[in-house]
Amino acid sequence: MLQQTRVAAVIPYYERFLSRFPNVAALADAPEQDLLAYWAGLGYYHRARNLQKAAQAIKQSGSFPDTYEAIRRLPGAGDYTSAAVASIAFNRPHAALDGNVLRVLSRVYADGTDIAAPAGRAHFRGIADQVLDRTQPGAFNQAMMELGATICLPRNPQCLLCPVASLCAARQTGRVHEFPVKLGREKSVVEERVFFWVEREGSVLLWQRPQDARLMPGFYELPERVHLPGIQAGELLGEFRHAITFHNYRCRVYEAVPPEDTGACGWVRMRELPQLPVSTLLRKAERLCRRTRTVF
DNA sequence: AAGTCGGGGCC
DNA sequence: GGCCCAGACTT
Repeated sequence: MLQQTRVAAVIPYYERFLSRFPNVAALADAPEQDLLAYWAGLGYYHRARNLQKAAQAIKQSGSFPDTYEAIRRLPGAGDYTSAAVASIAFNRPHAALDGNVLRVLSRVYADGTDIAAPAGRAHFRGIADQVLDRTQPGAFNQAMMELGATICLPRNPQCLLCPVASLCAARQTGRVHEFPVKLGREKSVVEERVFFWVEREGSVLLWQRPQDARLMPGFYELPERVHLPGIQAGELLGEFRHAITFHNYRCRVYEAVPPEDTGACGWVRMRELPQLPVSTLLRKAERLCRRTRTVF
């Protein structure tokens, strides 16, 4: 859950997820619909599927892997996660390199290597492995990440509070703002999208992404014109913005009467939406429609 | 090496 | 409106 997601955002999801899937076997045997419903809103849904695959592999093998290499073979466990679990849970000497640590290292050493490039990350991994406290790697890794998350902030680093300011090369030379160097950002793309809110007797017309879809498989979505050919737009219910990765969507939602041909869409009872995997975009539209419509 | 995947919070 | 987050995987 913590992959590319802030701790504060994860905590409520983590609590609910663990109360529903309290152990490896429970997660391994969970219905896909449940898994996605409990992850819905967190984003990066391949993480949920990989986590379940990992649980199934662990259940199959009979024990939790306790080395970096064995953890690294689990689906969804890359360099960072494998090092974090191996060091924190099993005291294995592997440096965990996340966005926080990259920032701390680049500042402490005033190192202008591009942290966005794979080669740059390999460069910093070499440094991290050298400075790692091999007697308490878990504590060291967490200290590095915590320093980056609380003191060595991206935009307003709290250098006056920093316990290692005296050995920070960037601080000593007054160049903290120059680090880290991060190149090659994509520009965001603005796109207009029109959705239709078709409601009848407590149900709403939705389509479901195929289970084998690459993007958000199994999720319910609000239909656009392509899903309901010949649909007549009624009143504009409202609009909102929805940004996903580098797409910036301007979304408008129109009310519409049920068409004769509902195409690939189906009626979904609105009361059941909370238990279904539903995209955040649909949740935003739902809130919009609850506000602007007179529901009875 | 580059492209892609969500969503939210902060400035 | 842009940036970044306790990254990983595919192409």
